Amino acid sequence: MNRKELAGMLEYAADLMEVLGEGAFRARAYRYAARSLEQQEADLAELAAQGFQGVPGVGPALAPMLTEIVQSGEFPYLDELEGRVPPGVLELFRVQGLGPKRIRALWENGVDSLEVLVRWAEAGRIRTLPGFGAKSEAGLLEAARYALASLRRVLLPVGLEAARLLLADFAQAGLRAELAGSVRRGLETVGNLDLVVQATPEQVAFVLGRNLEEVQGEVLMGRLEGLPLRVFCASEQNFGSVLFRATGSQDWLAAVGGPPQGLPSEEAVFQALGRPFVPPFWREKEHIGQPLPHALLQPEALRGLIHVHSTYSDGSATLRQMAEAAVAKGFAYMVICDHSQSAAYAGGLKTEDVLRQWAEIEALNAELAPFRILRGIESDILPDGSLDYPEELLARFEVVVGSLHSGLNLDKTQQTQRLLRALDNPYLSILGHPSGRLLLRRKGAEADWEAVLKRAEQNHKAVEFNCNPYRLDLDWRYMLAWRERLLFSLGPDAHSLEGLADLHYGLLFAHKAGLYPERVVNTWPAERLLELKRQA
DNA sequence: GCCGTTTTCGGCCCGACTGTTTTCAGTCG
Repeated sequence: MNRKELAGMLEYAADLMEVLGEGAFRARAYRYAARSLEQQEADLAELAAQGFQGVPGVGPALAPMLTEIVQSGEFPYLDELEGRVPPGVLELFRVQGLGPKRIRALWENGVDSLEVLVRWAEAGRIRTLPGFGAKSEAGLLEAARYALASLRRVLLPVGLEAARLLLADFAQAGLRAELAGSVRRGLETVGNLDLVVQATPEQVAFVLGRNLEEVQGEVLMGRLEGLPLRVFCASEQNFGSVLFRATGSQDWLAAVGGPPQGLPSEEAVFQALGRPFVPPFWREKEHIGQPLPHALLQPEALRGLIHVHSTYSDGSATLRQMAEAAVAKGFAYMVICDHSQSAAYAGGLKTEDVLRQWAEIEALNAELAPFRILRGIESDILPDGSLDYPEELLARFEVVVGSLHSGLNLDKTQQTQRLLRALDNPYLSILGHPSGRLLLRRKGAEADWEAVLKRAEQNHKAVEFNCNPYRLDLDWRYMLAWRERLLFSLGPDAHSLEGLADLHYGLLFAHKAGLYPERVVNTWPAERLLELKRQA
């Protein structure tokens, strides 16, 4: 168990308490403790050894309980809570617009799963419940359908972690195993885990143990972490052919023609097909007929760390810690982009905070030269498309990332106008996480993206690829389609030192979108980045 | 359940939005 898992259990307990309608403030305390645990620097064993002393939010009741959980793995209180709420009711937490109170109200009236919610909404029964009307019903129906569709998928990192553990099991058994399917191709969300193992079905079955559910010839099916699992057995002689097929995608395979059977490596497969090797990330239907770029973006080409947060707003690391981490990772500069004043929930910076941060930046720059911190901001794009500070202040930022954080459900026309107006603002440098989507949670803004991206091109504004695995926004499919025309900024949007690692997904999806390194502004020197805001 | 130079019970991030109300509760970021 690690800090994150323990925090997850506390969050889960809080969800259950709230939906049971008891201990609302206790639930809040659990959530606070969970957040606080995630922000600790020390690892869990260390914290437990010290009885969680000095961890904010963990007091006389939680400390012994957490210690017990770490030592025994048992959490009886959670088990008790869990026993009182049907699993279907918990699914309702995935529906945008439903919180504990309304979930409880639905449950009391007989809605105890996503499927029931969809059925009732379709039949017009939700609007008859107290506190619900026709508008809520329509909104809930759409959100519930979305949640239902995403229920059986997980984020890429979750799939990768499950796969990593499984690969380790096979390695320990002395068997050669490789990742296949959408996890290997690096899709943003995955619906199943596919592996190719050089072994007999009997050997694989032994390793899978209780995770195995069914054997169909050379393919073993099972379930891991709620995900369907498929393991394809291969011999040394045909490993390449099996891996090639199991990697997919279906559409891409169909386009390149039937794979030659009985070949030991993927290289041999491509050779037999008379084609150059195509890396797994370039095997989606969107890649058919698309050339790979002449050179792929390499990590050492990234000079600038753009879009990170600090304790000035809602980050957990100080400006100094972030800067020192950037230096250690070899960056030449860092663009600090804390939240702007409208984002009160995230501790957005008021004018005096901005000035205070600039003073610290100046001092740090003197100390860390030639490394440089650029005065950036993640400014909310307000509903009318304007940015979140008066012009005099906006003009003095070196880099302005403009992002949508609220009003994501404006209608398409209004949303498009809002984004176009933001892109026309001379002080804007980068359009941050354009759609505002949260994968598997909410869809994000609707807009005429062709029009928006075209305006970004005309005004020479960069468009962010937000590397947070929940966002991965702008969608790589748009980046692929616009890669010859737009400038892109890879933004880790890190709220902690750990969050800097998300930049890894930036590289992954830069490859998947076939971005040209010179069009990724992180490869530019700092001076050139300043031009983004001068050009409109 | 935690927290506190309001020492011990009473309050708990905060402002905006939305849809349901008829003065506000629930949700979100």
